[in-house]
Amino acid sequence: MKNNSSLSCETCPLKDRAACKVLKQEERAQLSKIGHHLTVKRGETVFSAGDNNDISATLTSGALKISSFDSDGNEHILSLVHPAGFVGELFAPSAHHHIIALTDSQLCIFDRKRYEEAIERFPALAIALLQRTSDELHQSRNLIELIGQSASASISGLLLEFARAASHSPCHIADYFELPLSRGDIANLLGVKIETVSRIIRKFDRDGIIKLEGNRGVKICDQIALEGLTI
Amino acid sequence: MKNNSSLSCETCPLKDRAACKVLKQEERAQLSKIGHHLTVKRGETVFSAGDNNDISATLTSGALKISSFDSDGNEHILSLVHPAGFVGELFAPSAHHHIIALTDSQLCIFDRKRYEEAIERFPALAIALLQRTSDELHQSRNLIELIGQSASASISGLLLEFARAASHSPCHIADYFELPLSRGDIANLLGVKIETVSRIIRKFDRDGIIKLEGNRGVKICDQIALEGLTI
DNA sequence: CGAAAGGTTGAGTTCCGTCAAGTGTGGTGG
DNA sequence: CCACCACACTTGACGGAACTCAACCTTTCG
Repeated sequence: MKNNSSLSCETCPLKDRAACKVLKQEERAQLSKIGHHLTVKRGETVFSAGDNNDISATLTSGALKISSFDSDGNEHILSLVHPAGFVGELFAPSAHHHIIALTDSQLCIFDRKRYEEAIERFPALAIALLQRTSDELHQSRNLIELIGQSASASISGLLLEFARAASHSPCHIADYFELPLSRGDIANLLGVKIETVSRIIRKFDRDGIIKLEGNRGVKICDQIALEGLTI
Repeated sequence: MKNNSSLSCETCPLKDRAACKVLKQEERAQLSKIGHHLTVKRGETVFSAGDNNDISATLTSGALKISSFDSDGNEHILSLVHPAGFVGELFAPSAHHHIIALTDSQLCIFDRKRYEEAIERFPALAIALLQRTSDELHQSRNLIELIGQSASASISGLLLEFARAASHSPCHIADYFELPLSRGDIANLLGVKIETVSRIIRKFDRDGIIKLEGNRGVKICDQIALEGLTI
């Protein structure tokens, strides 16, 4: 975990996608003063449940997971975070979840209290975050729908979602993509066991619905069949 | 479903709890002009997925559920809404979920577009909704944790949540409460079958962990045991 | 009162978790 | 460059949890 002291928003590749895009140059300059860059390696925890909850952040590159651990130490993945995504539990006294890097990642870190002040100072930022949070709420509810199904239905649904995300076009899904998650992470996301994930994905492969290429590569062979499994 | 034409915010019992509490009297008067009351009966749908999504609302009394229906017609309950709660998918082109009354309810209905305009006009409202939405996101993630467990664990967790909600004190749970949901709704919320809910609740009763009183009444007899089941 | 809706219970089956033993695969260091 | 290790993934056998189907009971309401 490495800290670089200052933000350079002008050259930030996300300046048109992250919540801060709505700020004027002068406002963004003010915001950048209270933040700094952070680099984390795959597997590292960015911040933890039980922490003082004094941090919020925007992901600039890589990928994160938001997790909780039950009393038995089992991980539950609650959400995935992609570049331009915002993490941090605003207006809450303490953090409830763990933020863990899925791949080497870069973030803009802000002091949470000061970020909340910025929200009050810049109404456009409040609206941008409201949109982003509404969207995450929607995603979270999609995940609930996914989980509340049989194991093969939720896995097929997840594969389709990954294929959709990997596609550049909004109307077609990618016919090939790399799984962004390990079998174990998929299991923790869907609330099933790792063996079940393995078995079902292999079965899809054997049935010719998908074609596994290496550990992470997936080729969609029969999209209709995959969609038909969503029950 | 009955429409009363105008809002009367001055006498509203929620004027200090709903999102609109942050507005000044004059601002609230403006907002009230674009809204009206709606009365719905238990079981009625307030609005549906696929609708134009031109409505948002604040619940003033009663209770709602936010549901989706999968391709087989099975209902999945995504969230419960209590008085002062806000419903409506802001910034989205179409509604994805169904809003259904769990009990006879009253709402303040707003044209969604005009509510979004109000958000832009009144920064405090944006922040209030951001807080509320963050909170809902948090609740939604709690539900994900609950679902990702064995049936008896999620049911015991839900019972404890109901007991907590029914209590007036923040540090103790109520030792008696009425279930706010039918067995079927509990099943749809937790992603299990109605028979499973019935069997498990009955088993808790037989084991002396709870005592069922009528169809909806629940007395918590052994809170420790109930908490211990959360695995 | 009778119908409809909500709830309970049992028997049989299927799915998925558990446990255990494997097979890659990528990285490190000799 | 290869040997080795750690880690991720796969596979099988087995058992138990939850689903399905079906019947029955209870409460509510017209």
